[in-house]
Amino acid sequence: MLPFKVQFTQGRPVYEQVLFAAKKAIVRGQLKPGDAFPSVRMLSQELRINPNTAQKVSARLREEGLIEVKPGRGSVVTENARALKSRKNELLEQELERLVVEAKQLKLSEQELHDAIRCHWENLS
Amino acid sequence: MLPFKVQFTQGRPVYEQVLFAAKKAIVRGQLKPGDAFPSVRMLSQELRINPNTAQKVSARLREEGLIEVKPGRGSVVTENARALKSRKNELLEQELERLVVEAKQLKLSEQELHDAIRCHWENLS
DNA sequence: ATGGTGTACTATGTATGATAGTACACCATT
DNA sequence: AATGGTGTACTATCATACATAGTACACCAT
Repeated sequence: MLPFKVQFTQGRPVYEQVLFAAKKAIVRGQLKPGDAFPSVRMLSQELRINPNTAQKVSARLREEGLIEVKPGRGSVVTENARALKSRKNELLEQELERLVVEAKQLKLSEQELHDAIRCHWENLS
Repeated sequence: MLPFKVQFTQGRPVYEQVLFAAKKAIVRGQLKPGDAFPSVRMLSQELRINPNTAQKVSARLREEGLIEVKPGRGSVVTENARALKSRKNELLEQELERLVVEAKQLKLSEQELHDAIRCHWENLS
């Protein structure tokens, strides 16, 4: 069994969905620092996705510093899970602006948006 | 001149960037209800994009109820800019969760996230 | 030596985005 | 009635990204 689940939907790349599911599991604490991360072949088999797609997920996680490779033994969740703040922050800023625009378009109040975020924040604790 | 500007970047579809820029202009009030919205050909010329790409933008805005067609005269920003809350809210929820996960990954505190949102909120007033 | 691991590479098929070009219905304007 | 601008619709082509298939190799625990 995998330490996380993926609810596949259409319209988004498979590797992106798996990547996000893995990140979520780490953030949630379902995958703690030091825990073993599923191998490429394991991901491929369990999720019934192509080995290369699984490899892409693994590579991205490694690039972002979320997992570390223990040669011969597999991968584990990084102890110091500090990503590159600068570049990542730019992306986050774009998503933030996008989110606020859509929220305003939906006539949400700033308070309602904050409440919604608080809700998600607590769900991931 | 167009009533809004687009800062094109790579990696994202052109129609999506133009679409977002238009939404932002409406939310900001740079484009007020009743104002004329640029024609497909105008968008195509000014932004140097394909007519079909411009048409795609126009169609999406119409689908979301942000602009209305005045046959023979062009399009105008809708008076009642109330989108379909149900379906839109689902998409917003997905973006919200995504955002919170990334914020946590960046070790942001909940307070910092709220502050960032407040900042963007005020920028769009 | 064996087997599992990550990594790398080529190749193919599919889906999406972007472009080019054309055509038509609609209506304000003249 | 004629003109011109508007939105809309359609086919076709090209480029790119995504997904898949298959193979190969270096690494290391066992």
